[in-house]
Amino acid sequence: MSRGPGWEAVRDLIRARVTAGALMPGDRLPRDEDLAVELGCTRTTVQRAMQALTEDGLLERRRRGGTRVRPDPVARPRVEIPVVRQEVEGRGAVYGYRLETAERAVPPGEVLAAMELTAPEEMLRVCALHLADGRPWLWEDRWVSLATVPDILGVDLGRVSANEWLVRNRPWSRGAMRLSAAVAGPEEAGRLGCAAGAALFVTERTTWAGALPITHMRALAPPGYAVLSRF
Amino acid sequence: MSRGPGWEAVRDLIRARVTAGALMPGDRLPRDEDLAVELGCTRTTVQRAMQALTEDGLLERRRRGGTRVRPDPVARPRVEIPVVRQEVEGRGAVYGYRLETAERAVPPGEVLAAMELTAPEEMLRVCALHLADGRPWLWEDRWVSLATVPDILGVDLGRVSANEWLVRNRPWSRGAMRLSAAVAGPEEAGRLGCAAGAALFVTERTTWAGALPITHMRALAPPGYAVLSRF
DNA sequence: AAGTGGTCTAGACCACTGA
DNA sequence: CAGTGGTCTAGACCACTTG
Repeated sequence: MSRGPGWEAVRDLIRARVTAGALMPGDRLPRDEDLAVELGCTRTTVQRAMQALTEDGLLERRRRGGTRVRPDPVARPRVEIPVVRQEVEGRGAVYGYRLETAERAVPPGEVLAAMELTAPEEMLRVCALHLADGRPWLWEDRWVSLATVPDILGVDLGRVSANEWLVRNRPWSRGAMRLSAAVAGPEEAGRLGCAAGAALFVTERTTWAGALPITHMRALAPPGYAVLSRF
Repeated sequence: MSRGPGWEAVRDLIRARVTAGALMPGDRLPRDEDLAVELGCTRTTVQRAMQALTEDGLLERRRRGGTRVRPDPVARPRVEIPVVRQEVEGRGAVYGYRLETAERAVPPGEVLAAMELTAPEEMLRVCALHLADGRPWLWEDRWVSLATVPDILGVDLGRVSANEWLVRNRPWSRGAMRLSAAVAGPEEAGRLGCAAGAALFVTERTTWAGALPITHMRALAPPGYAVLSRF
């Protein structure tokens, strides 16, 4: 058999037709089978391309109803959330880490809610500062579920950050994230080495292993911090 | 033929093995073919599951080298960036829109750079405010390439937001995004109806159609705004 | 050089859903 | 209820990379 275009080529070609205006939002595309014949590949290949474009938010597909360009193409960029150490080292800086506190406590209601818990339970609270070239990069206030991750108590969190240990030792299956902005109070300003009143970038993240909450974290970053994404 | 598990089932099963600790970061997985036999499906199905898990940042795959759990599983959540109108209406609020200015001008160097342009060229600059239930929701400062999208000049931007018109009439093929925080100056505070000194959430986004820049936007959101993602 | 993943083809059957 | 997408099987060949 001769070999037709690959599914990525088909994906790019369809996307190009939309981008160039040959297909407009709301328009219906040919059936997969017709496209396959036109392009000289099998329906499987067209299907794989369509699957990717649907996931990207460009197309809508319905059985019997066919494939359409979404009337409102959305953007669904993936943002990459690496381990903090790698984020810092990836920018060519030297990573540093300072543990501030690590103690047992019962988290406040909003943290329990974020972890989808209804009953209060004791957890490990870890506050720490991540540094890039010796300068404050990210301050984190983290709650770790002792019910899900009792082993964390045996870890020397002065040497390994909770972030790194958890990532390597308790993989999650799902998570939730919230990005926002906040004003630095005097306390945060001191921790992050910026002026009080500065605008901080706030990342909140919760991870679960199935239904079990692993950890909830609130991280503050000083001015200059940004999340980037290409799509 | 009997029908084995689907690729999503295989994906969830592998993820569960990692989550449960049966497979730890750094561990090597069986060959696709062995897994296929074990699970009672074909290698194609296993391959599709592995492709998804690799894209999610959980696995690393190398020809000849096999499949491993990433030593540093990262998170790659997709953030959904809808048209502003839908973002507002999706929260059950009434959408409003007010055009502030729309005029031709040459963008400053940082905007040209963000659009990957080397030579200055005249563009359309549109400043507008999006409202939710009559309250300021998002203020945007947008540059639209007249070389790529000359038709924008014939649009009544007092009635349709540039955001919405572009999305429906000039689909992009790639984009870049930057999320950060900034302090509200007196001018921004007035526009957004918040206090000067408040922390604003800043979204910058550029889109292209192939190599042609379509638009670059900088949007400011008042306190309370957040970007959410589940993964 | 051999082992592993990457992808395609060809065909089948299933699952929705809209005419 | 017929047409469209959704997915699987079975098999082949290619591409990379590491032992």
